[in-house]
Amino acid sequence: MLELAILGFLYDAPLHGYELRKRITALTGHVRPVAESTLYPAIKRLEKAGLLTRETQPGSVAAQRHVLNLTAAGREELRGRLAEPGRVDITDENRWFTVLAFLRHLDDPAAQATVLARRLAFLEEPASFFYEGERPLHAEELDDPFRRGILTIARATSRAELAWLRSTLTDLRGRAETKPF
Amino acid sequence: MLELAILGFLYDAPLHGYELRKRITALTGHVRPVAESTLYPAIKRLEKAGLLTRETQPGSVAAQRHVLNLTAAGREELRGRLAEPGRVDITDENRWFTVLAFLRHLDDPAAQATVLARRLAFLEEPASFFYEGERPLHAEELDDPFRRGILTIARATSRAELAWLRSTLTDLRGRAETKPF
DNA sequence: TAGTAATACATCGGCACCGATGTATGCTCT
DNA sequence: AGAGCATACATCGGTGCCGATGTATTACTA
Repeated sequence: MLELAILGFLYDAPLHGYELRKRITALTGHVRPVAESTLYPAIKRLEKAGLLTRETQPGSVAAQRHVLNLTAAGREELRGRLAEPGRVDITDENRWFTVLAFLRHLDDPAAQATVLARRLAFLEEPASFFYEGERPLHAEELDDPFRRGILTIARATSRAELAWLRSTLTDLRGRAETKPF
Repeated sequence: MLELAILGFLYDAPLHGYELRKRITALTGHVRPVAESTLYPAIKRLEKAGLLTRETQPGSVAAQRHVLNLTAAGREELRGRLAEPGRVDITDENRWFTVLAFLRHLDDPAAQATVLARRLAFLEEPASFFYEGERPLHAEELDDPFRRGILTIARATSRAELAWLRSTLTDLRGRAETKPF
């Protein structure tokens, strides 16, 4: 999740840790803040795995900074993670949004469509948060106003996303036909 | 998160671990599956903290089962966690939904309203996933179709939830007036 | 009668993440 | 001249969670 965001931001341009942190905070921080003590170890992990390099620069503004650069392997890794996200990356909204935020880096429309199609398939499964036996319940069947709220909100999200997915998929497939390779 | 769900389900009735797992899977499993190796240690933690007791029963259906029972401290703990959720429980949709799923156990309408009001305040903050300097961008200003999708979906969710929150809040406040204590 | 599935619980190693805390530098305001 | 703040990186202990694996029992089914 965090690693995906790091790779995604560095794919565009080399950044130092602090700037990276600000961008990640802007992207997902209002929902789940990123602790510094999570970011720096994550950077080190990626460096150790050969996905990025760190270049020490004398502190132009403040203390010395390490400019982070994706390696070829790092770029490959990002494309791989975007093209074949794990199951939870598709189902968990937080993770899914992070995938979406960087999906443009996967510049093949067909590959992008494949990823969107997986999300579409997931949303089309009949699922709820509450069941009677096997049967998913819908909002009107619940007495509890708070649980009814969950279903009301989830349904609104689902509808909006399904509409967006379908229209974006036809767009992408149109583009894939025009420019097949 | 998981602990809240455990406390929440046991608040209604004593259950054994396996049944608990099925209920948690029904509630949040389609988004984030719960591993068994996460559930059982969590139960142990809560037992160690004196929030629940385990009673071994001979296996009526299969292997022996431990029936889990909330203690008075456990009930108190749940009410506390519901009445004063952490910041992330309010902002992260996954956690927030779990709070909502059990908020009825907090049977004072005024206390319930306080929690909903916190979520309302969070959603009313002007926030986005993408910024130009300080200014939050909205969907129409983005070229990237995927990022535009994020904002489109988030806006639909936000609208539905704001409407639900406002109407539920007036309901709750009406009930709080009628029955002040 | 053997195989498989469902029920039911447990442990182990590993890792991501967090809060607290520490160390510097350089800029701005008073 | 000194305080305070933003910049910038780092370590440490703790914990929640996961995947893999193991152990039993009961029920079904081929």
